[in-house]
Amino acid sequence: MRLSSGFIPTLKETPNEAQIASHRLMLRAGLVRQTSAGIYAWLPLGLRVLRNIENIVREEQNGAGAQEILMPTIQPAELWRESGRYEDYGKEMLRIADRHGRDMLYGPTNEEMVTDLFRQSVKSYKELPQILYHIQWKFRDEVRPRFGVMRGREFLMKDAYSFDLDQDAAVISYRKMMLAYMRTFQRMGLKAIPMEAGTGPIGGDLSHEFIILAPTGESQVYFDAAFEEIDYLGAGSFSHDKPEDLARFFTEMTTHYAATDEKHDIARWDRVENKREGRGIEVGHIFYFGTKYTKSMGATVAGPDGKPVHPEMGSYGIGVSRLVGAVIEASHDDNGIIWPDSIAPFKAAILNLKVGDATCDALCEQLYAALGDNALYDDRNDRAGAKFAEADLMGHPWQIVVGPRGAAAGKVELKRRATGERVELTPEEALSRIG
RNA sequence: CGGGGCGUAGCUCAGCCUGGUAGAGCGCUGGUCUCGGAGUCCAGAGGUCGCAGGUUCGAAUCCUGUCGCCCCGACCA
Repeated sequence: MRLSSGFIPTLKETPNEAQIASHRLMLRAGLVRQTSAGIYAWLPLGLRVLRNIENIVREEQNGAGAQEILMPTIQPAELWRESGRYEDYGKEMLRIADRHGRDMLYGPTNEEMVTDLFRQSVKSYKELPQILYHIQWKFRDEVRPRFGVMRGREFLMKDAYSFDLDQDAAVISYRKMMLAYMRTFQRMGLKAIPMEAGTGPIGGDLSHEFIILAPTGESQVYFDAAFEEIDYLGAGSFSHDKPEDLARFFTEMTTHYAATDEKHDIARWDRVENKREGRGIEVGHIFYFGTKYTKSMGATVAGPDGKPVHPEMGSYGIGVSRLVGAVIEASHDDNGIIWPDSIAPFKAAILNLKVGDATCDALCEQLYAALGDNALYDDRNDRAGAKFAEADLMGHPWQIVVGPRGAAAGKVELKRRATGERVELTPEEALSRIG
């Protein structure tokens, strides 16, 4: 993308509604604009990040054996009356009526709908297990939306639902999802820690929330440093397909101490050898809740003995749009965002410090042609300082600085946003480092 | 849902108390000298002061209502 023609409206000053770093930076760098309280429009730069996160989530869900579907945002109230949650969910649920006066709602979550889909079509234990997920917009009419996309009313969530024949099988699904989550967050450059959690209105008795560490997080967290050592991605890590790996993984996740301040246990904490404390943001939550919905909604499959069985369910959420904010909270400095390579909107910015200078222009065009859609080319006729400042603000992992000084000698400067480190290289060397 | 605050130019804000012809900085447009960390100077465009009603000769300013947004607390991916 050429910055001169892109729709990336940046702001020099902080809009007064933005109090926390990620919200400020998302507005300033032109990622989103608010359209009403807790509801945002995603602009090109923000949407690219959202899509990148979505894709990592999708790859890891698929890798764990989950299948992607897409359920609607608008649901009939009827399903929720069946489960009994139509009344229970309260004012957070946005209720609407269609032209015939039928009660509808904008889905805050999809247990009922997925259970309905399941019961219509799955008739035998032989078809189990199933894990279905979708990545879809949700609406929860929060009393007080805040923190930009971290706590919006409309938000993009990945929610997965598992169906198993019995509890042992359900536990395996639960562990698979937990592993997928740890891999997902690691791929985004985040340190995530699973913590035992209350189950809230969703119900059930096995539940973990995933907290990522960020200095400006909402809650204080305490955890064993052992979590920092675990690699979920490399060779010798865990496999979704081996029950013994899943068991070993689950043991790792649940034996080391980790708690938010609400559940903090001083006595247990005292026995932790390598203590770590910090602030955290919840970015995911998984639940096992057994037959809560399959019973209330009458979903059964024929078991091995031919008798009907209510499948055991779990649900697994990741706040996709929240992650955009959460990553920024975890990774920024005074100058702006510092994107992890895996989700950056562009791998690199090409800064042409002297537009109109034949050598600079030619060098930049050459780099831009090589990088294509991976690069944001700052071809505006603007001062160098403005370009540096905006590139830092937008947080591209790499900046290729092309100025008249180096260009004459066939050199460009490659800057790493995260470290500030710069080196002078030939364009070819710079391109190969960016990879 | 309780408590507090704010709506004036695209953004950040002043003016309001004490009513009298709408302001600044940034951004934007044209020009100028500049040209490696948000440059200089000159000229310019841009606002029915959130909306509605009231008081008044006269309302951004005072009064009433209403809508929107933000912050603190309780609740949440």
